[in-house]
Amino acid sequence: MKRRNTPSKTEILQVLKSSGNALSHDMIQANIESDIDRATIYRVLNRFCEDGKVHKIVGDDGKQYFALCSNCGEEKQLHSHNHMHFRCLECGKVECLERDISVPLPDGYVAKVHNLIISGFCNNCSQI
Amino acid sequence: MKRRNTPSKTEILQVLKSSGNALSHDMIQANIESDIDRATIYRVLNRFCEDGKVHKIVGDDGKQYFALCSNCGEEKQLHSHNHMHFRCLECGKVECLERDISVPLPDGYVAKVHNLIISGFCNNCSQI
DNA sequence: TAGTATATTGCAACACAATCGCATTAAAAC
DNA sequence: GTTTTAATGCGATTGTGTTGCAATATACTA
Repeated sequence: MKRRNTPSKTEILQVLKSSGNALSHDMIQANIESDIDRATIYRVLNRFCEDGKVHKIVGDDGKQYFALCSNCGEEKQLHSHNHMHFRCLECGKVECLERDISVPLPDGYVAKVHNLIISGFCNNCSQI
Repeated sequence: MKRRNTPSKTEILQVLKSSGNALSHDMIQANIESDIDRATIYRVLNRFCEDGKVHKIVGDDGKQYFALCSNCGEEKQLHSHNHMHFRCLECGKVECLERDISVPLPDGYVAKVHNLIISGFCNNCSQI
């Protein structure tokens, strides 16, 4: 199963790149001029995840956000995305925080996926 | 708006207590003998959250889990539930981990809700 | 450059979690 | 017992994400 390049792929990737944040499906759809189907957006994003281009974070709003975070870069190796995320309750922005978190688990526990997200108010929205 | 005691409330609380873990709506419904409506279960749980009896964690499966964790105890004060959670991909168990996590946020950021969850395999399910 | 295999898309339908409106029921207080 | 109104049950609804399938378009081959 070899991947093919399509306008949808490049456009979605472009939106993620220029945003710099983690975006939900509807944020992506809003930032795209052409009209890409919802299912296609999800499929493209999931393929990006499989390929390690992008990582997914599920917010406490239950929505999936996809980010092309700086650390992830281009290497498609199995990088663990164990960093914190922040979601602003005011403006909706979701961003990756730099610091990696290492959590000691009880004996016998094996970590597979980290889903670490704090919600609150970002620097823009916390003033007044 | 004063709260009233109802069979549903006590029964759901009992299930949470005896389980000791964080439970999703369907887990609770499965562990209840009487037949409580789905909407009622959600409403009871959300009321528990408002009252600080219970805290909610959203898993990376997008589902809400409700826990009456040990630290929360009875005091209904605004306790921040900034501890880690673990969800087993095999048996589905979701539990609170003891250690509190303190994450340094960038300047101007205000944290409101922590939603920290790691999924993987628990000690029971990680052995072969 | 034309032809072919198949990855990708669009559309519709679906699955699921969670919420909401509203009439009914039942706590708690008098 | 009566009254007030919080809580429940039912049905419908919202919203997110996925899937089946036919149509399309990409990349590869001759």
